[in-house]
Amino acid sequence: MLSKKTKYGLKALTYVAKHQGEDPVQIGAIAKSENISQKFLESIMLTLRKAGFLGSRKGKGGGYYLRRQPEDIKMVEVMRVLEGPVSMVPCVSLNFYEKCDDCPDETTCSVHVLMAQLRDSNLAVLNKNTLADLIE
Amino acid sequence: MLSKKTKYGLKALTYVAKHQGEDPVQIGAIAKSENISQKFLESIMLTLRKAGFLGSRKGKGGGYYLRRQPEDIKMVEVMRVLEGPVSMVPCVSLNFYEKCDDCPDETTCSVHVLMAQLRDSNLAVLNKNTLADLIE
DNA sequence: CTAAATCCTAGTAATCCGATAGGATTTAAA
DNA sequence: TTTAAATCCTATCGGATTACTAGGATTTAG
Repeated sequence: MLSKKTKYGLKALTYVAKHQGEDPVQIGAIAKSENISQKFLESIMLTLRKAGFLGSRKGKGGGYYLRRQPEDIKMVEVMRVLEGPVSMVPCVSLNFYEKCDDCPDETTCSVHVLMAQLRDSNLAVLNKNTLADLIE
Repeated sequence: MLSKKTKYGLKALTYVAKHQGEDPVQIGAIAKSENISQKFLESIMLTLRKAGFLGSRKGKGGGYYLRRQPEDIKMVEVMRVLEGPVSMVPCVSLNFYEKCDDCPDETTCSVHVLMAQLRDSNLAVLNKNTLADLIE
């Protein structure tokens, strides 16, 4: 399952991207438009800012804006920040590799091969899509 | 993340498939060989039997056996039984469709399109692979 | 100075996951 | 006919995670 956090984060990024060039957008406006709990969204925006996707201005008239062009923000990056590793098991993860405790030998593990295929097919989709693709 | 239930279930199916033609295999043997808690595995085997993948014989000398040929057991079926829907959001699910409560219009939802692509790429992999592919 | 906005930490209710408990039932074989 | 070995079944439970809330600290335009 996709977490609400990721879902809301993607919607928020889309919203901000659609208002590129204008004044920064406020959390309140996004929350209202996308039916998201404002407080929850606050913490998500913070995550996206710390990851470098968004910039912010504090105080009156402040808000969030994109720090990179939508075409340059790959979905694989966003998903890794919000949802975590692309792989369903750590033993096939490229960025978060970890050995399975119950598996004596990865090379003969039947699950391993299937999960590697799923990882690759997901990576293909997430590498191809950028924030620009979500806006349309 | 792949649940332990699914991981163990896949390993157990593989184990049973490898012993096709012989006497039925016992939960205890699988649990020992694959480092799985026997009691937990019990409930998983029950699920796999009720789903029609496995048959069982009770009593002394009993155990589990495959009810279908490994080539005929698609991974997409097994995953649906053990892990649930292939889609990450119910609004793009083919078999478990559900409307999102926060989303007024699916056709304009930015997340929707991306999730549909992920679903399709995962379906391709899971339709192509069968239990026979896991045995090798 | 004040209102409006982000920033930050902590906490919390609800849900899910992995595992366990404790038998009931069935069957082969001694 | 008894016994041991196996599946069947339901209930429960601790821990982790998730989705969300509380409450203020900080910053800034006007």
